[in-house]
Amino acid sequence: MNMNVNNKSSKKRLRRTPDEAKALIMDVAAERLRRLGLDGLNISGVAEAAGISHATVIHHFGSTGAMREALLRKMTADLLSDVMEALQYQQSPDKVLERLFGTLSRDGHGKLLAWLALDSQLAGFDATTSTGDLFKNIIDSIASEGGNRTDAKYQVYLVAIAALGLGICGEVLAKLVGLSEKEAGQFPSWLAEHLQTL
Amino acid sequence: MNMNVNNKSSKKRLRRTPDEAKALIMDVAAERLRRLGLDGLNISGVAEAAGISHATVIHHFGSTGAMREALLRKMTADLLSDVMEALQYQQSPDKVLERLFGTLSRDGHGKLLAWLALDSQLAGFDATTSTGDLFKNIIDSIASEGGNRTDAKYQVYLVAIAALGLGICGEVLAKLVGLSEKEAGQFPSWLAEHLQTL
DNA sequence: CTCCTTATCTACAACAATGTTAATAATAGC
DNA sequence: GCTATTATTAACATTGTTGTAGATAAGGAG
Repeated sequence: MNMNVNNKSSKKRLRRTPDEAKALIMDVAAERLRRLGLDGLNISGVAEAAGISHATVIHHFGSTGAMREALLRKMTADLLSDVMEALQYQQSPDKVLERLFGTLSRDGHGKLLAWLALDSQLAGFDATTSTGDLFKNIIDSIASEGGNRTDAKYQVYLVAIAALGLGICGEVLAKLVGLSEKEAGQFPSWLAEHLQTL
Repeated sequence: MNMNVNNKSSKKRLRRTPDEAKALIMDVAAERLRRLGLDGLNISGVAEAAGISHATVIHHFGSTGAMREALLRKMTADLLSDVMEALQYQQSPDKVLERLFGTLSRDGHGKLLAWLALDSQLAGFDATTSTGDLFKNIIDSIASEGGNRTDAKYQVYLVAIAALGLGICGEVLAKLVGLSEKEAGQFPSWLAEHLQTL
């Protein structure tokens, strides 16, 4: 017993490739961000949860701030590619919204973006270019279907801020408003239908 | 010169009443929350910004956590009373929304609520009773005007999560979407009109 | 097998933040 | 004016976290 198991009685030191180590650390960090919020993203906690020493984390990322920024880049890239994929397959609007809202609440991307907005140290982070292009494409697409452009902007703006708010406080607010879990699940469809009839 | 001025060369020790001291600390803390985000709410920083020693802050509130919770209670109470006042005067829906959104973005209540949602230490904070009653009243009011009740819930839910998202990331997202400052200012009216025509 | 690179670890140093203690001084009540 | 209360402070102790330095070992290259 106790062979090849990652516990403290094991004396074998397990050596990963740099990519494997970074991936492990990113996974643990993302999970902690979801579960513990912003406080979970410290070197010591992440290292302990990953079963490695905090010095190893610093070895791979350089500093706490660098580790956080790496996570930030990875998660924003994931979020953007997810949304773009949904759009590319020309799914119906309610499916796209459902996917966007799901990603932002379930996978913790909403918390991530809130963290980005609330952490003054990250104020200079630049996610504007690719995101801005994405927004521009969507707005063009909506406006080309016959609406006026300002309305299209308002619609995208509404979806964006709603998705963010839902990602952060969705569950709590659903309870406060008195929505059942099933009703809350159908909210994206309701919103999509509502926006289409504009 | 240098008489009765609060600088370091002054030797006079200025003694406030407990209420004055607490109010000063709350004001400084709220300002730091707006400007610096969650990181601004530490004892040392607040004390220094208020021009007092950190031991004084602990004397009045007991601990860092207690100071934060006091600020939380004060700001949620302010927010609720503000919304209820707006509702009570039977202002038009767009005025109510404008006020709600304004309070959440300008006064930093959006950041506060995000902090509440993201800080695992505050998970047990109970703002549910009065808030729940407020939501229930609004939903009853909307539903009594002829709509079905589920739609009323969805509308309130949408406004709540949108207000939150706007409070946190409103400015940044407005830029990304390409809304001018003026257009962004008219968003509450647009949403109110949009909801009314449902 | 031997050597070299480097991922990993332990131990330590530096720092920041919190909270405690004892002293000081401002103000109210007598 | 005198005294009691307590708001305020400086100094210290403690804790947690970050980052560094040197030692160790895992795995690849020759």
